Amino acid sequence: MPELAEVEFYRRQWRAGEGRRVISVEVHATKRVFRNADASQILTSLPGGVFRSSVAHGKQMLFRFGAQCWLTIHLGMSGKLRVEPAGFRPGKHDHLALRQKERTLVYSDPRQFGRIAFHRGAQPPDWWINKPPAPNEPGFTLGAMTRALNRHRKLAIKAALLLQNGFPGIGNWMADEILWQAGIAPGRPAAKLSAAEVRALWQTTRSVSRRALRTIGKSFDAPPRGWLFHERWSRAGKCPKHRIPLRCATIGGRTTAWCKACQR
DNA sequence: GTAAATGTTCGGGC
DNA sequence: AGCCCGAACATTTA
Repeated sequence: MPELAEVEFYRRQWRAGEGRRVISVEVHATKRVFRNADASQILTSLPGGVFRSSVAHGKQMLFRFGAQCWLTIHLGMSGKLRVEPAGFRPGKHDHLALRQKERTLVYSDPRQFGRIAFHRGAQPPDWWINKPPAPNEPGFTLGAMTRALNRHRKLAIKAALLLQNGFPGIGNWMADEILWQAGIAPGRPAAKLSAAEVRALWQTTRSVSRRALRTIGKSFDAPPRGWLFHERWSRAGKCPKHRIPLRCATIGGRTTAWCKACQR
């Protein structure tokens, strides 16, 4: 489920526990979400430390504990963060539970495409420090967008927008929304866009990202009326502008919806 | 019962 | 070598 704004929303759920000590930790250590982590290291390192701070970047989240401990969490397709009362009993899909005196911070993920990693050090892991700019950040310039597209010249523009190295946080619904609002057909090779189209795509990528963060990211409110978002999930979806049925095909390995009249 | 799901990674083919 | 596509991962829901 989670893209840029949903990830930010879930990060905020755990903020209820910031500044408070972690008393104990429970994990489903053999589950796939720990494939990049040593679960026993989490079990021995986090208890006793204060949950200090958190930040999201694209689809990744970083959490700081104690003096030198960090968790990075990716929510995959079905991951969520939520808060439960103290004494909560983790369910089948609640793979990580951080117990505090007042509450339990829970990570759940039925499909287990998400992942958790542990890092010890004064600084976050190198890959976090060196991450490329996300579309909601100042570093996401027209030049950065152009370079990202030029690295994948033959790839359908829809597939290019899904690459996290170039567009951290963009996922399937955001890519469809951006292409629809920018008036660009999803199957066009990335290198075939004109300079004016790349500029329009850049501006739309930024505005959709910022608007989604202000609605979904803050409170999980629906994005603005008139967005493709409200139509693209159902097989009978219609273009919000033309009220004609949306086209539907697999592009970049993902279900893609677009309007033949809007997008060229 | 079958298909599809807001994501990433890997292996094979060109 | 590099790029691109499809399969795989695990589970629920329509």
